[in-house]
Amino acid sequence: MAATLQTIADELGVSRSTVSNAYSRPDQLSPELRARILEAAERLGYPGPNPTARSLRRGKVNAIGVLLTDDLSMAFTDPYAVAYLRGLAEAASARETSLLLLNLPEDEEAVRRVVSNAAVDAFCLYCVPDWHGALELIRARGVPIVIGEDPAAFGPDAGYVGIDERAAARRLGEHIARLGHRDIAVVAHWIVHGGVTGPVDADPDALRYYVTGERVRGFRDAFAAAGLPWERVLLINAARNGREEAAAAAAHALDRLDRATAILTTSDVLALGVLDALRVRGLRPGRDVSVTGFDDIPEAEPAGLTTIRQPSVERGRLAGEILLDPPEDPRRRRLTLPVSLVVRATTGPNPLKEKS
Amino acid sequence: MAATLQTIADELGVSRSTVSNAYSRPDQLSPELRARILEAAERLGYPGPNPTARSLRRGKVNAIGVLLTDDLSMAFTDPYAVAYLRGLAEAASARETSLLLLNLPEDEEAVRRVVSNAAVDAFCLYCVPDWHGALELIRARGVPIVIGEDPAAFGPDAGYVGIDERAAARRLGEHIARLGHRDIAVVAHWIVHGGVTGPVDADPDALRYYVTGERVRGFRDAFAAAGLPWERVLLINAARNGREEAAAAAAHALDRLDRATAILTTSDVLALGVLDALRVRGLRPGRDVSVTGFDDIPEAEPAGLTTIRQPSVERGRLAGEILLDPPEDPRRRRLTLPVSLVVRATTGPNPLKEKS
DNA sequence: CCGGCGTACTGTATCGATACAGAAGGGTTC
DNA sequence: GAACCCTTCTGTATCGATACAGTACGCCGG
Repeated sequence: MAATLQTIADELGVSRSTVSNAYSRPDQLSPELRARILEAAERLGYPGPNPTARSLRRGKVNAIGVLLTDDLSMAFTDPYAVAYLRGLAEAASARETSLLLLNLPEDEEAVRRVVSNAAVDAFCLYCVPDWHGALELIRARGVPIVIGEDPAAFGPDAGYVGIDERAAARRLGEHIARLGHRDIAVVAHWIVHGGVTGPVDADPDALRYYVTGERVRGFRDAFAAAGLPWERVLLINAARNGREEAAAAAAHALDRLDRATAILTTSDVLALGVLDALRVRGLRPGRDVSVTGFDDIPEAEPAGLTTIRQPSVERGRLAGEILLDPPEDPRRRRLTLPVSLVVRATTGPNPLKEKS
Repeated sequence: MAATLQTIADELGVSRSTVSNAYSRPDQLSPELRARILEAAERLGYPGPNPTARSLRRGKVNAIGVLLTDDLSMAFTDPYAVAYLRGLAEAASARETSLLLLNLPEDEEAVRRVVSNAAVDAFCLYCVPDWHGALELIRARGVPIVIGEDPAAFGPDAGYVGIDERAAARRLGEHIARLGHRDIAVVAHWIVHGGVTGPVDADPDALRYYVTGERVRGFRDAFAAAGLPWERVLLINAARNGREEAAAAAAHALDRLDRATAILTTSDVLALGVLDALRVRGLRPGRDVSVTGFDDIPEAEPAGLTTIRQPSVERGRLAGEILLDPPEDPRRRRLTLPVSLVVRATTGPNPLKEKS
């Protein structure tokens, strides 16, 4: 049988509490006794207090749950998500807390088991579709939570670290409108859940995925202000937030007579895919076709991508801090961070301007 | 106070065991009673059995610990590592097991606390420097472990899923030697721990980081067989496994009169960085300078990179399976997977061949 | 009418630790 | 020398569940 605290206590004829103190509160016993205890532990192969038992008693497990969907694709493939995760991990690590990655299965019942079995002190949600059933389960558990998306989704108890998605997207739209573009396509991820890559006819006010919805609505706001009817905009769904999907989506805007002169996307990854599609066709970004991204991932700069810079690492870091050191002031648990428009080479004036 | 099993039991006047069974063994009680119990739980806001208590009693936490160093850079930045992690997550997820990411601090004592406090059933090690103090702690805990690197590091108790690093690297070296190259540089990560980016004078037999060591020795094997003295090879350390570092490292081989005609690297990420360095200087990969990678990450193909293809996702998946469903046969807990040489456009004959 | 069996539930021991109140003993203070 | 304190250790209750043996009871065949 494996050694426990009691094993060591019996070996030395001291009490179990004392052995526990040797590990957890060294100031509660004499250095000599502590040394003897640690020596005996070493000798008997006792690996230190059982983490699970300790967690049960202390009521704390030093872990934050992070929900991931599908094959982790969103979470690790998109540099934005990686940056967010890094920030979260930094904040957690500084408090000796780990991240428990919960890969959500398809099966509803399995999701229930996974979420309610997860030994965590708190949950952090990012890149999770807001219609996912796991959210209700988390609410039922009553543990602290910070979300990165729809601030209304969880009610006021949840922390929130986000940006004004809609206003940010609007700035991109305004930039494009100001450059005189009128034939515009929008490539977005998860316009329709489980959909395929291709043009869709969707009402921006009815999109289910919050982030995409807000960004698309932001584009529309800008176009409306510029007198551009939304009906002229070609909306294309990308089945995954991936470069290949975006390139495939862009084809629908590029391979037609009334080719779009501007393609807006809802993420830099998608924008890079659109740039791939341009390259294949010998089209020059910023000259023949303007392209915008969103996030300002590291790859955006070398690609000359016009985009919105958002503090990705910071979002993760703040989420972690709010969970682990909740500020007294509730207002400081709901943060909207600033963003900035970064204009680079992939956007330029509408080449067809003289015609219109 | 929060509701527990007992709360529900008291409410309905049944025993605690029965309530427990309602959640964990539905076949042990009548459907009617179970329905009443779940209804009462709902009503009293009981979120289901406490995961920590359950884990303690069951002796199982449904989590695999994954050690990460530094700022997660290795783990998420390198597509190889992401692929590995994805495989691991797949295997874990299929068994309703989660991954606990342990971000190891610098401080020795903090590492001890983090590792021994981690509630996990097993550990999976990848991309962890084999000199790290955490390894000894894990061994002390006595939980199952699978390693992805030095098969000898943990003794025969540890599972192992790896490749023959040395033989694989040798194939790259042979390929380069066969193309007639004689002015060769090797860009490798962690040749020296905590070192800076730049040429180093290191004995291949004395490298501490297993993976780098084996790959460099594999290169040497090939060159030795081709009659190329190892002293002619310029060995350059990259402080991190990153594109920028590799570009900086490559500068040491490119910005000199006796420019290298071939640069071998220990990972595709490094190789892509070397290609960046070529591009800046107007050098043509495969013509002016040959470049090889290692791993065959998705980006390798579009870049035309000659490399070794290894089954990254598979490595992670098998590691997870060995941990969660250990095969009876010990031989099936130590796997060496096959690799293949993928020749693409970044390697070609030595352009200086006529001179020699 | 009785033994045997299956179903539905109960009761107690246990998982491995920590919290906290308290006791023993030595040293100070007045 | 009594009162008090501090250090060092002990003992018990507790964290919230699950395992397993046991009980009660209805039903069946003989």
